[in-house]
Amino acid sequence: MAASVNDKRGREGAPSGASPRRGEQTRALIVDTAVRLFAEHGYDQTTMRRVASDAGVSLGNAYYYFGSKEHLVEAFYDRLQAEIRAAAVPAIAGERDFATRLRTALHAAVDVMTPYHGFAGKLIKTATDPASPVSPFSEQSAPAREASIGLFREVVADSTTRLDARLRDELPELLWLGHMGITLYWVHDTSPGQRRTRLLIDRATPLVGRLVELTRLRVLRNVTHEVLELVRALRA
Amino acid sequence: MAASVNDKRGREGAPSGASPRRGEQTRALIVDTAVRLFAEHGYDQTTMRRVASDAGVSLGNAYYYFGSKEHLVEAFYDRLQAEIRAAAVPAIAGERDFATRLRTALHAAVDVMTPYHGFAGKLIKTATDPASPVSPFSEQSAPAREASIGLFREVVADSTTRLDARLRDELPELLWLGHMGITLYWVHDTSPGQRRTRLLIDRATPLVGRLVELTRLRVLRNVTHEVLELVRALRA
DNA sequence: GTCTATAGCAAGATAGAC
DNA sequence: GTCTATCTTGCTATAGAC
Repeated sequence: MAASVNDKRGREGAPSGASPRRGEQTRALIVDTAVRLFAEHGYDQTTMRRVASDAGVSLGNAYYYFGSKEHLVEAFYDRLQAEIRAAAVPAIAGERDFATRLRTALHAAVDVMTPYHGFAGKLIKTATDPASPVSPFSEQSAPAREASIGLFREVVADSTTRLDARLRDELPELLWLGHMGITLYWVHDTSPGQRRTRLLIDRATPLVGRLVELTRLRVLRNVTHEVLELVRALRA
Repeated sequence: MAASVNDKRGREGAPSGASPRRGEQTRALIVDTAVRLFAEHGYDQTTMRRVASDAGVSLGNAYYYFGSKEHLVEAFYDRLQAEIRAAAVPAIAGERDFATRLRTALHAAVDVMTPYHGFAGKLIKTATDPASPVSPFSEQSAPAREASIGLFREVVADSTTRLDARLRDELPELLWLGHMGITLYWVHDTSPGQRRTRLLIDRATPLVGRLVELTRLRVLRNVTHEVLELVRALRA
């Protein structure tokens, strides 16, 4: 029909060829399919062939958009981060106590991740490879990492807890590191409903709150600053 | 020749078939070959077909001894642990200061691992998968883990540093966890010769030593014991 | 129990045509 | 951008020799 021909006209300046949107649509379609299959059947069961055929594209086309299966994991990871942020930010909005804000944010993260617990082992396996673009420490995942650290920056920023100025600067990144550790524990947590991870969060966050306050004591101030200096040196 | 027929007679009681040693020899030959190829060409480049042919055995035979490529990694890991212990124990023998013993042991571990830095990324990738038998937290690697914790038990045991009794019990396992963390850092360390990891060890161990002593202060005693209780709760 | 040879599958990845 | 065909490799299976 004539109308459908008109529909294909791009709104952008480039008049040549197909709509510049089509690529993005195909890309999103592949990610959607992959994320669904990851959750339903796990990582190994989700073959690239299956993703492609379920998405209605050829295998080669899937590889045109995602250079490897790991790149699909990367896309999945980005979505997860966004979901965690979307859940955590409103959850801590009313609270002012630092330890409580931290606890709430961490529980929100676990809530979001729970449906993927079975698949998370493979996810983290890919993430730990330094050569992988998905590695949380890699150059390529810097945006996702910064976004994640940003959440902890907010946890710290809006809390009423009094903090040493230098610690306040470094704390978000340290909390993010702690979050990585909790995630690692969660992946290995075989208790029903990952109860142990919940226990860890509930009991560790008040301790972190107390320790952070203790750093203001004279006996601990020196050692605290040395730890912070070391952290800075390791990053440079 | 008649002599060679005689050579085949086993020394053990079982008179049937070939020498009982033969299997172990083949097994060792395959591991030797795999470790060498891992170091020379990395993990992905080292195919099972290549390991088998370089070792002079058939592919089927390699799989007879090692159920999967990951099992080769496991064997490699066991060797590494033994080598680390063999290097660390004599290195700390004369020293009595806790922080110095810890530092020396950690440097010894890095020394042993250095030739494999390029390949370590893949190693740790396999190790992080909770489903893998190579996971340092898995049931199957309990012997290797215990051996590794044992090294830190020795670091603590023969030191003159005065320690809270409860902390003394838990410290070896906590130090082992720290060692896992350092290893993770080392794997991601792209500085020449992994200088940053050396810096981390040199500067973190005195801090650990001071912090351990500080836990004996009255202000910190409570929070210390709560941390230790949490650690126990998470293990149970 | 140890080992070879060989065939073949499944799935990640690539090449080249359209 | 999209497809089909093909390659590679981890892994399995089988049948048989010693």
